[in-house]
Amino acid sequence: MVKKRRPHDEVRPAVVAAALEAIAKGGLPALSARGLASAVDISVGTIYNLFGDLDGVIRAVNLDTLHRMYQQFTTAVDGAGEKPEARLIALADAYLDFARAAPHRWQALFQYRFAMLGDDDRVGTAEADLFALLSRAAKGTGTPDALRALWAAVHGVVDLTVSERLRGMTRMDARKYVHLIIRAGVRGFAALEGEPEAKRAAP
Amino acid sequence: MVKKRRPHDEVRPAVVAAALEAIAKGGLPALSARGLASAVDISVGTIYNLFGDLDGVIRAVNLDTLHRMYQQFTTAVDGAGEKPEARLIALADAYLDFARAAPHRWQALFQYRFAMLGDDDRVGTAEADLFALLSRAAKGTGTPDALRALWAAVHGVVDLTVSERLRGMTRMDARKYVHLIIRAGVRGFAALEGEPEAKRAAP
DNA sequence: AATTAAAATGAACAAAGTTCAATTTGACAG
DNA sequence: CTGTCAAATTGAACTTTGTTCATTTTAATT
Repeated sequence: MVKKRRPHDEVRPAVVAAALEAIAKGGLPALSARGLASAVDISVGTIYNLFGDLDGVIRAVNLDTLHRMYQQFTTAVDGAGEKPEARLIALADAYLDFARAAPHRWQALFQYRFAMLGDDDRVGTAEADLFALLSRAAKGTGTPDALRALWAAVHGVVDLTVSERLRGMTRMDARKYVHLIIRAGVRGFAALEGEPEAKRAAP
Repeated sequence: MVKKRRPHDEVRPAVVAAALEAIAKGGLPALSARGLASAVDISVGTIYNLFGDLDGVIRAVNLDTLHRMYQQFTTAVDGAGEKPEARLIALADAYLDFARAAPHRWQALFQYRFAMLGDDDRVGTAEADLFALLSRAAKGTGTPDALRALWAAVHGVVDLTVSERLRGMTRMDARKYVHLIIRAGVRGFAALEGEPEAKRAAP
């Protein structure tokens, strides 16, 4: 049997969609060139013509993931009023919701970082866009440093939640923790304005 | 050429050590049954007799990692005086230092979680021990929930640091952020005692 | 109808996880 | 010292996967 010729711009999204489905089902280990090929009904070779290698497919998937996150985050912030704390909480909730709804897809963003260092910079740009969205949502609350720290903190809760790495702790209500961190962060950062460096312990 | 018979208790640590070296050099992808076998000068089959499969090797490595973390954290806390905030900062610094000193080894703890669900519970026990250490260090500062949230926050900074996922942000001084989070957390959690639930934004 | 560049193909190679029948070892009995 | 045998070791073989690339097929143009 022989395949019709299809323009690349038509096949690429299909491959990415199939890759998304595979990842959603079994994470990155479930992604295989042959599996993709048969899912989209093309040959292995075509995968490589389109993406270079499997990392190229992962890059495309991650780019799509970042775009979708940007969309969802935007609507979340837009519906959160004007109070910075409420906007930050809406954003953090959206982050948590996204990760929980598609844990494998979310984790794919962080695994195999080396695979992300592509020749083009679209992934880096997408990440920068997300942080710009965060800055906009915060509306000048706290320094950029404080904002980064706060977001990293939220990310930590999401990460530990998604990876279910919480044995030994009681069941964790991630949303409660995220809110706690943001509320405490907003208050704590304010309380720290101008305070000198606190004493540090020796490593 | 034929190998002498060596008791399992002598070979196992050697395999784990070789696995650690491989992971330190190239992360989990650098771990291979054949590579281990030739490094320790045994056959592939023996690897499987000893560990069941490669995941068994990873489990053993991670268990060792958790034990070493426990040691380093203990000495860090012991030398940090009695003030809870100083102890928490010492602990967080130790966490950050460990992850930065052995990023691949640290990341191996969090990748392939499914591989951790072994029949025995030693990994879970080791994780619980670490959290118990954290609770002891905090000396009753804040609720257990606040403590978990605080630690997850620290973890987030460490994770983003090690995975170098900070393009679009200016260079990040992880230690500064960790200190910021702990100081803000300690103050912010205190300021939140008894406050009612804040309003939440719609997703 | 002939030409031809782009696209698709899938056989083939290399590397890696895993299995297991056959072999080797070393302690012990006679 | 020699024969026995369970435990340990081995490595060939099988499977799966990433990757390459010479060959074939397609469809637009002449």
